[in-house]
Amino acid sequence: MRWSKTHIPTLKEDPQEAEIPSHRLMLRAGLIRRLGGGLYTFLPLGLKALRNVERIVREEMDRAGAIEVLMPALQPREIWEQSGRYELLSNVMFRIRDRQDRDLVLGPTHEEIITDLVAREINSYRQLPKTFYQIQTKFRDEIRPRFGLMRAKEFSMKDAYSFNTSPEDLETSYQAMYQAYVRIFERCGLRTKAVEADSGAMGGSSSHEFMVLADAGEDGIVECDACAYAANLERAERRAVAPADETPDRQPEPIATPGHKTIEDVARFLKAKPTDLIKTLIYTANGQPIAVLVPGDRDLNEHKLARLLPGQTLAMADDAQIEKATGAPVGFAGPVGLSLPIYADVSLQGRRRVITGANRADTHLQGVDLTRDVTFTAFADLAICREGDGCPRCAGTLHEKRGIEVGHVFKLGTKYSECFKATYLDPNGKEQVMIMGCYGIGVTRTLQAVIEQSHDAQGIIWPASIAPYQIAILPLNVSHAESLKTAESLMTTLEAQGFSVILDDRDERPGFKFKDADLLGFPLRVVVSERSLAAGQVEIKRRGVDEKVMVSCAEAAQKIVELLK
RNA sequence: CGGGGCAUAGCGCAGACUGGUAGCGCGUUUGGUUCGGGACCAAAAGGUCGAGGGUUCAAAUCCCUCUGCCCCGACCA
Repeated sequence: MRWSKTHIPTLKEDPQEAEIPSHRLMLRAGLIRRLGGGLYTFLPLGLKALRNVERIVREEMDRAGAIEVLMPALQPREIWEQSGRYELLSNVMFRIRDRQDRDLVLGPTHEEIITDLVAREINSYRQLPKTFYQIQTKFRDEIRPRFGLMRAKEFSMKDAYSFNTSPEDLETSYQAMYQAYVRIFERCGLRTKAVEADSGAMGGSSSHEFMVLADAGEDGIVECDACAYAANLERAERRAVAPADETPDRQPEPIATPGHKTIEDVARFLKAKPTDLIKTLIYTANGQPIAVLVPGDRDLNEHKLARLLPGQTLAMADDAQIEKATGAPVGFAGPVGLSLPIYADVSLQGRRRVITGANRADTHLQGVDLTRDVTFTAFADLAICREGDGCPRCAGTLHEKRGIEVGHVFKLGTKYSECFKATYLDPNGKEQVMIMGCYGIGVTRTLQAVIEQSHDAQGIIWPASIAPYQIAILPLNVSHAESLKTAESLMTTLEAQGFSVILDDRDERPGFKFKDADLLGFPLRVVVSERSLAAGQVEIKRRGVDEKVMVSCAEAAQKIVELLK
């Protein structure tokens, strides 16, 4: 491809709309352009790179035995009501009405559609297991789209769904997908980390997220420095710590704390450490108030609370509910004398000298012995993990990192197959419900994650597997006939061997071409100049590596092929 | 949805406080000189100053309303 024949609108200056490196570079390199919030056009080179990611995903899905389908992005409302997710995902779904006044949604995902399809099409154990996948545009009315393709309202996703006959069978499919994901991200040149994840609104049990480690990542994760344990913060557990408090020598004693409501405030006022305080949070579970206790220096992990109280709808109590439940305004709740179910973080078990709210305005209680003064409903790991916590699996220490979630594999179970009656007859002629797994990869997000993880001050550094062009040939002086001829013949040779090549045929100064080539990040750069040609040679340089090599024109193609391996 | 910020040429920005001819850099076009790390000179094109309303002899500038975008938070396969 000739540079002048395609469209590569590079920008010299940083666009104002972009915040993180990958987003800036995608705009500067002329890969994408913004249409509206969370909506992007792929320009020619951006699309080429995207197609390369898709190709890798397809190849590995096929290799893993998954079969490709394509389902509608536009879906009838009814199918979502059947699973109950029309309500559940109402805040994410784009809704549309057609001329018949029929309600439709733009699909945020496709569990309902595939399960409905499979329920109609498959009815024998002989047809199972099967894993279907597609690469489709998904639509989600994100509360806050950001960082370009990282979180967009319209984005490309590969989603796969396995239909299995037993937990063991599911495990096999799950592992096949897991391994395919490892290969996919490796081929994309990404360093990823698989972490244990919360299955969230999807339902289901086991789940892993594939995280690209990056400071700009939206998800917090922890990993152990001694063993393989790694988890999303939503999920991450920690080793319980032994209590260190001495036996108290007094009864709980009210102390005036006028106007001091926050932990920091109270701690400063009483000259105590935040760890000496107990944070008492009032939630409602199915509308009924409950108290949740965590150490003063920690935050509650609502996901953990939700897992402790399965099936219950949880919400933070509002001011009125708190006053009603504790008899005190917000900021002075405490467990002593509180007649609510009380759940507490494990690290509070055995604490015998702490400060809590007194359930009275402007008052706290000192010298509280939790073992003596409070009756607990249950202790559980309820706090959000953080840097330095103990690993739940070994004696190691957890460290906090940021990650971009590029893939997610789930064991779904029978949630959807039951709704849609996806059943089959087993060898005994007995009807069974299929067990499902689902497996997603954010394709557009993966593309941007590659750039986030592989760039320098000059621009993108593409892995050869997804670079829009693997080789850039730069004739420095296009009016020098021999330069152009050499460049063109090299392009022809390389293209014939299946490589993607771009030839910078623009009448620009050398520095200008170098800057663009670096910004675009082509893995291999071949410079053809009058100077090198005088010695019968061309110059080859790898992006991201300083070294340049001179090779004879005759050997150039062969050398390039070697370097791209 | 709460908080903050921004909106002036294709892109990045100044001008606004103190109302009076709309500017700079990059990019684009033309001509010339240049030619191994985003060249130089000269000329030129390009703007209903986000939209609507108000104040005023006069509004990019002051006032009101709306819209869009960005950031933080809440939220979130």
